[in-house]
Amino acid sequence: MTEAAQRSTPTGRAKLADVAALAGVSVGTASKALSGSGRMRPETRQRVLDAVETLGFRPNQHAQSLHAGRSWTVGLMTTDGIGRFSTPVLLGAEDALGAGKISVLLCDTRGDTIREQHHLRNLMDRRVDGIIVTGRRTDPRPPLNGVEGIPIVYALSPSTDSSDTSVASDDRGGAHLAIEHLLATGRGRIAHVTGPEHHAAARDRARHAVGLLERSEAQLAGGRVHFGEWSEAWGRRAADLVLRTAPDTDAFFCGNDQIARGVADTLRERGRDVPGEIAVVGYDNWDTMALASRPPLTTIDMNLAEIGRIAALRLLEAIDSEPVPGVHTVACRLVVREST
Amino acid sequence: MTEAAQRSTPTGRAKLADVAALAGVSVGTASKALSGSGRMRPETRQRVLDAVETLGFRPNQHAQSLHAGRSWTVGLMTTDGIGRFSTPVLLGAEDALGAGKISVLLCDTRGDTIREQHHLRNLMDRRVDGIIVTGRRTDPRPPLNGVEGIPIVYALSPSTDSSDTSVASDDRGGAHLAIEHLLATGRGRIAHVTGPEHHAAARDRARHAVGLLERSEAQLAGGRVHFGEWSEAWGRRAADLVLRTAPDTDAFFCGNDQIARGVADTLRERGRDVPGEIAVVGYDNWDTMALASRPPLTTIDMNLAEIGRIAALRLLEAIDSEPVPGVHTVACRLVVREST
DNA sequence: ACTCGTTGAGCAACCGTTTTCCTCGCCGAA
DNA sequence: TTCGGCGAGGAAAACGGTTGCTCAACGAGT
Repeated sequence: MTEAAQRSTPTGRAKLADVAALAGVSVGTASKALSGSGRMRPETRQRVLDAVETLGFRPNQHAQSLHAGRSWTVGLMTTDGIGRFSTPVLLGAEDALGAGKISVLLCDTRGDTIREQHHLRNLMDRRVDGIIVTGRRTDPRPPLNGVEGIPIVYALSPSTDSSDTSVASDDRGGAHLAIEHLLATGRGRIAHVTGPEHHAAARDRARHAVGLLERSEAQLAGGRVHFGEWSEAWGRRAADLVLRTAPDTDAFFCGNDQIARGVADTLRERGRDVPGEIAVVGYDNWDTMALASRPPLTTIDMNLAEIGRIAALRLLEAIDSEPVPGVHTVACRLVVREST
Repeated sequence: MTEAAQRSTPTGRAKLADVAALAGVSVGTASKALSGSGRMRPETRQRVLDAVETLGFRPNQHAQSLHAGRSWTVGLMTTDGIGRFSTPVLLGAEDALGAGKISVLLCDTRGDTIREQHHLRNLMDRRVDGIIVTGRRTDPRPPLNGVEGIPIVYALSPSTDSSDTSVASDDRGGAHLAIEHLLATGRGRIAHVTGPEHHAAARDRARHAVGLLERSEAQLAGGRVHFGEWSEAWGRRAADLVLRTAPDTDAFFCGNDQIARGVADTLRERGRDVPGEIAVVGYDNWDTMALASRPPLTTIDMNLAEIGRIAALRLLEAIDSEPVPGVHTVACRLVVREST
């Protein structure tokens, strides 16, 4: 028995024919026994299952894929490197997909269109079931072109085409959380230091934060938003600037944790007490920044892994039923630490 | 012609039979024309190529894989998350493999053995050509078990089994670069502040650094290695400690950039001039730390992407010829900035 | 003129599963 | 006893390429 099966499988792996032979049935019957379809005597099914067990049979995915015309694989395209932002998204997606026995094919385009096209061809050749596209920036990006019949979900960077499916972070909600938190803790003169104005993330959060302040008792310290870079150095410079132009500022809402840390460092060096005198709120909840800062930063967490998970779920929907077009936003979370 | 081809491909994708029909040859001949094997009249081959062009034919990978018994895919298992260390390795590997039309299947085990086994089964079912295993720590890890007939290369965390193929960072070389650089710039009393002693990376670098100092004119400031955590907070505490116990210290060699930054911060706060009075060298060349530090840190770069690339190349060797067992080390690189 | 070697191209088997018919035997009912 | 129906299981055709083998035709050599 065993040696017969052994003999017939020179590759070392048992095939369905070996299982069928051992169970004394035909290949077709063995297949039905495994898939649960087709009617058969329970003991026959059991014989097949026993044979599967004995031989350690595992179906050949290539054969299944060839037959089904799909691969139980999705492509994950990251448009510029795999950075701090795309990694959690990617893991969230991998997690959600892995549960459904779907695997993830990794493609990094490094922001290069040639590379992107190359990977796209590759993914289509492999008949992937779907594609998730993710970027580092939250700015909308042009849709992938040349893809037909394969569902696509954009994560983090939504597609400019609103008939595509996108999952993005709720930037306005994030700004809302931060400002409301500062107001609720009694701050009234709030400065906003953030990244470059040509980044959608900086613009949207700023606009919403300013809007909220206008509708409240509080005011925007310095009278304007301080756009700059996403760096600690800018945070340090901006903090000095604000302290000079609006000395009575009692809170900083920063566009990311690096800026916030720069701000906190400067306040510390100038002898201003955080949070006693001035509160600081960051954005991103990037551990290495937020926790290492003195004091540790209250910050906004974008729930990036959740974005990845949702993107994966949307993709699964699109794969086996209908895509839900539009931009789905994922709420942020306020993480309170000692800086407020 | 065209509408005939169209008609015969309800899926929208042309198959080889369509190409053959359009070129007026048999399927077998068309296949040979594409693969370059088989002898035929040049004009026949050209007719086939023209048909391919016209129809936009792309071969079905599943069919090819089924026939060949391989998938032109490798599994990339990361053992704990995809962090700061595994990401560059992963990208390096993806880059090297992508060139050879091999794709990367991403598997994240989150350090969980159940998950690891699950992914392993999956990879074997998909008949991957090989597997790259990478971790966050440089400590050796137990080999993957239950894998047969599939080449494996361990990257960053070598396998404990020396008959496996591993690619790791040259920790000793890294320590060497740092110490030699400090000695060359005239430092004579060097403190070493690093991570937990139970981490191989901390131990190995420390041992080698101490060895070098013993063979030189210089001495280890404080008389011992300061093991602790990989954090800024520890760097700050350790710097204070060293300044107290060995006030004449003129250099710090730190186990990573976070520690180095903590050290630099404390020195700054204590009014000690870096690098005038005291030099600081970090490890990892982690941009966000090394560049944001005041002053920017001289540090050791492990060339992680190169490790990924080499691992991929070793894997390719193992796939289509013979594996080269043992641990291959990748040299580090000294990045000089303003802290020395 | 006849045979042999060469070359271009087709035929068909195969890779491993799934799925759609079919067949066959057995049962109960007339 | 015979017929209809039904349930279990088998045969074979896909899925889309690859490749070894066969075969016809043609030119060259005797």
